[in-house]
Amino acid sequence: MRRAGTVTGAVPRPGLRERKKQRTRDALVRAALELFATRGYEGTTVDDIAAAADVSQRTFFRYFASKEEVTFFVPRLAESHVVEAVRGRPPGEAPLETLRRAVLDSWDDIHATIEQLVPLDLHLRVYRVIESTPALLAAHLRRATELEEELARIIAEREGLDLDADPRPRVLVAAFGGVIRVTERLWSAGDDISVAAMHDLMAAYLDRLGPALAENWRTDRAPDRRTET
Amino acid sequence: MRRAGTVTGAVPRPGLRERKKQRTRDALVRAALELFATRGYEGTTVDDIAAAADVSQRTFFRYFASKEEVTFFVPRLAESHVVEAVRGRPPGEAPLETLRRAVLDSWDDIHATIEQLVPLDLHLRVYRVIESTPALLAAHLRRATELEEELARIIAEREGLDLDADPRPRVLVAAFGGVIRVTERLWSAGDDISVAAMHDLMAAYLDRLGPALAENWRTDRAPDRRTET
DNA sequence: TGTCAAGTGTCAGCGGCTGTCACTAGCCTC
DNA sequence: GAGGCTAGTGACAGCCGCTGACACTTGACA
Repeated sequence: MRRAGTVTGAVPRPGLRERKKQRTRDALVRAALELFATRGYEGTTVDDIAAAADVSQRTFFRYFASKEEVTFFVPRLAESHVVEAVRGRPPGEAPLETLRRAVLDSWDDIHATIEQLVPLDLHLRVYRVIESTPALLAAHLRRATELEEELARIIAEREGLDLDADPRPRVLVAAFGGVIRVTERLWSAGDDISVAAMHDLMAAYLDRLGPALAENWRTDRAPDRRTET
Repeated sequence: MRRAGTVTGAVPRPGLRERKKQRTRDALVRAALELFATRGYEGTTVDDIAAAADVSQRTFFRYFASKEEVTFFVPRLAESHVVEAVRGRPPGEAPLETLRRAVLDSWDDIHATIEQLVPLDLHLRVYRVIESTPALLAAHLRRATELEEELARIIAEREGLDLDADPRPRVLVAAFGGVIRVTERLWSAGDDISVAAMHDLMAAYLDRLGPALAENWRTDRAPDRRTET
């Protein structure tokens, strides 16, 4: 129990001001997500959100640059777990395996992070709103490619490669990201919203990545060499 | 059921009304793209575009649902060529090869389609604006995933598969799409904006798709079996 | 306790976008 | 070729996301 203005400690308890700010931000996030989930994104005005959080519209825009930004506050927190997980993988591991394990192993942490702010159920409902609202889906995809760029940098560094000279990091991450997005969409559209379901779906789809590139699907074997020019 | 003035041909010449409409739309597209390329997207108001095309703002919105839509008028035309090319590939071809050849072979048609409306140079400048404007980049990515969904449907149909039962069509297209996007970005950022340069870049990156998923990059061989769970 | 600045509310305004309504001008019929 | 129909348009009013300016309140700290 530290007092405001404390000097000691690695993570000193923030002052009243800081705590109040955090409470306001959380209130705005929760109010926004709740409204989005019930009335939809376009059916919710910023004034509505501000009113629900009991602040002025101007204050909303001091916390979030846009209505869009508040929507992705929780996902942004979740993403950082994946980035950290990739960074924490043992060196020498095959790149695709690094990404695969990082994502699959992060799910518990991500789950905990989400629940700290909003119920998982609300998160899912908002995710469905994102998928079905063109403006939000677009923003979601843009954020995803930014994350991919960061992951490509990390992979390139791990492998000691120049990102602009060797295509493989970006190519790998692009393919990987594509599969992740497909599974996210299927998961959110499905019935089983458990973390385990998401985990299994991703694992299954990632395992199909190799075979899907294979020469001929009908043989149902994966004959290795793909399009040799 | 021929209209006045039309006598022959499977594609009757449209009436004055229709031609006037097309002229107005083309004028709006050209005015918009020219302004975007010079002043930037956000630096251009819809009033500016309407004024440049000599119509009212209200009329602009009768032709395009949004400022964003006019930006993607040309790309949308180009995309249809790719879809047609995929449809036209010989049956029995390996799916990845189908996509690869369809995209690579479409470039001349795409080039012609673009030039019919605006100079290729202007198109490229607008593309750079798209890449560097968050709102437009987001819209671009959303449109790309919609296209991917359509391609996945076509691939599944070619292979006689149920899109929702077999992950491979979506997985393949997602991986493929990711690589295409990476190459587009590199091309637009580079110096050589020729069609040939784009073609070669895509071919090279697509050929790296297999190796990038391979076990270990350092051996520089592609040992086939990837992440077996 | 007084000073300072962070945080906030209020107000005014711009730009994207929409609904409405009256008017003009191609098109079609007689 | 005159007149009616309606697609296309301009003018206007208004909503909503977002921003700048300014004054007021309140936590932080000497």
